[in-house]
Amino acid sequence: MADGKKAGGDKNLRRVTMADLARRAGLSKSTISRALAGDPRVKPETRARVEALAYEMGYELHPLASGLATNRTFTIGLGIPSPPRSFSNPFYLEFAGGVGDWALNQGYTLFFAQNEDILARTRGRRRTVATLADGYILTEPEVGDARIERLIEMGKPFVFLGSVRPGENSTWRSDDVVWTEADNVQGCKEVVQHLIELGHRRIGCITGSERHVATHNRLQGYKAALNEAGIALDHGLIEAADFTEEGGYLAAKRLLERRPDVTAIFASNDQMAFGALHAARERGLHVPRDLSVAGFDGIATLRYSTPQLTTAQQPIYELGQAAARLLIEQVQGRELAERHALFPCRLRVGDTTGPPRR
Amino acid sequence: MADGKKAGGDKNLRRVTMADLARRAGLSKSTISRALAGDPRVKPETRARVEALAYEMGYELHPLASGLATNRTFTIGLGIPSPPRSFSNPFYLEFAGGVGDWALNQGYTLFFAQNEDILARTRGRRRTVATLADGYILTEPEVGDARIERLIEMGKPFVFLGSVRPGENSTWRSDDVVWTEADNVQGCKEVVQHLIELGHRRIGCITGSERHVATHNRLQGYKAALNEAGIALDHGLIEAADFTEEGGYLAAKRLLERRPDVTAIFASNDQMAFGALHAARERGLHVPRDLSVAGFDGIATLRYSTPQLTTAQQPIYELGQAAARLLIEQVQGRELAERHALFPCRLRVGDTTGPPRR
DNA sequence: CTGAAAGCGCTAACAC
DNA sequence: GTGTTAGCGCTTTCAG
Repeated sequence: MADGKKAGGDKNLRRVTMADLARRAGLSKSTISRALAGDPRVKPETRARVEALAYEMGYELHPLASGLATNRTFTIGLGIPSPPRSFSNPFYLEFAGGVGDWALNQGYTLFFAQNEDILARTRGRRRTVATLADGYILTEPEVGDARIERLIEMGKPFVFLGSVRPGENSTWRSDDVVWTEADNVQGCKEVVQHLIELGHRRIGCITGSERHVATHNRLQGYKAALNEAGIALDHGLIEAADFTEEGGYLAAKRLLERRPDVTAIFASNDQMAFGALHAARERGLHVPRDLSVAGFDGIATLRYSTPQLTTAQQPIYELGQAAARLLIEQVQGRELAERHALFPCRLRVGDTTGPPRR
Repeated sequence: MADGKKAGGDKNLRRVTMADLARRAGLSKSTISRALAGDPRVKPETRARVEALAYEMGYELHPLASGLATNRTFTIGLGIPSPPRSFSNPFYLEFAGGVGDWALNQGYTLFFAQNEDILARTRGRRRTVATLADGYILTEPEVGDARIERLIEMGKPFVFLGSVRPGENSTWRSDDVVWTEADNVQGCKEVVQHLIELGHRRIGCITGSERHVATHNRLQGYKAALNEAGIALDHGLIEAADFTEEGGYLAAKRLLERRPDVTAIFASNDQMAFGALHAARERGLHVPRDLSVAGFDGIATLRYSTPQLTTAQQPIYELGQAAARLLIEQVQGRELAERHALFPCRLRVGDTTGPPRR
């Protein structure tokens, strides 16, 4: 009974608890708890006394204990992208910056959780604090995203980065889910329109993976632009990839191999566009003289790059802030004015697009 | 007694607990706990039965409860930069990427905590899970950093990004503290040597804020280079700023105003260098013809920028990984092979430096 | 190999 | 206003 400490970092000082304060103050734990929580029922002078004592004794609220009792942790979880993308991809980090700035500012702690930890049928193994957040921000929505049923079942509020789309047997509708998004259809459409205006007719399209909602929306923008311009859709010009630079590189290579007649490539995100630039260079094609390349996203990494990539700018940081805002409002039980926050994209013409070679 | 739920996200389904499993399995809570934890004392077939049941009933370990009992949370906290810098500054996000990739990969959850939450004399107010991490990674060490005493007192392992330096009445020595760092002195020295080799003699230096250790180390690199080249130190060429782009801009402006004779500016991080480029442009100075500008860090944002900034590249992402590794090893109670991880910087000559105008 | 019981630190009815 | 009493869900001696 000497010093009954557990594992963890404790050296030998026992943590000061409310019981200690109660003893020293000659009050009950409840009163201490109320005083510290600012409960109006406790007499102002008592509260002052307790606060002073707490400070003096170096007392600190134990968040786990408090959380266990109240079922709130004042934390929000941010889902991280799944492979082949990673935590540290530029788009994500910029988004996380917006989320983090907002959340911390509101007194919430932000943590990162693997998507699987949220879905987790953990079989009781594996510990993670992930299930404990007051709410979640999730990225990379998939068609018929299984996380949604799960989250609804958990009863925790959540926000998606990107609009969602139900699958065959989803029990929810897109409108029910709270999300924030830059208008992918409009943005991609503008990029492709820009290529068309330059005179391109055979425009390759590198898409993300089939299962992501964003892939479909971006492809839709591509198709819409062609359609409006009266250009027939040519499926041979569409090449699937995975939103990574490497994937974009490989896709562009395949495309250029198969269809040397393309005069422009629209990659549905900047990283793939960057990969496509590589592929073009490798084939000895000059950009934009021999081939135009355009992307989508407007990631900060490439904002100062040379050559300037033509792209549509998503307000990435603002999306992060909006996601955090929508989530925290829900967590605090406030009624949401709007369940969706849709931002426009802005076409940014750079040096990688020009008229097709004659 | 109908459905005694608390606040939080719970809709109406009660969470499956170990007690539920115990009841259904005809075992005690203790056995369930042991079985799920993989305790060798429990009979293999019992364990299998429990695991199956847990899976079937959708049981999940409650991390707060578990954490409260064991005093370990399997989370690590990452301190965020203090104003005027922010969560979303490029250097930090890239570093966080390295930390996050490593930590998540090791089964740890990463969360962000305001530096104050760690120091926190909270007076018992303000909840945050911050005090609960199994360990911390802290950034922006200051001279005589007060967080260190606090962390030692808490008995939690921690790692600093950047070497530390004790103050007047610090009770610790730099060697006692675990840190990871890119060699600031060497890196900055190389940058300044590069300027000297180009022929510059009056080289301005824009520093970070006085209180940060990094500021001193970088200044030391600057001085060392001058010294070796036999150039007398001119204090009038040194201008203090705060590591932000805005701060760098203002400092460069003041410097150019006061000392129009400078032919080169070494800014002790890239963001300030970027600000200095602005200031130069504003004064109608052509870079590098009229003025050379060099930075330090090698942030990703500027890695593809135009003009290419001359700088020294820190292995930022790797520093993040190293920090996470050093921390997790400590958390797991393993003995550290080395308490410090020092990385070299690599000079990257860009387009912003050239010989001084005659 | 399994169970009983105490306890981690805090909160929330419910009394007085 | 303040105290009493149960928990929150899990882990861990201590028995057997």
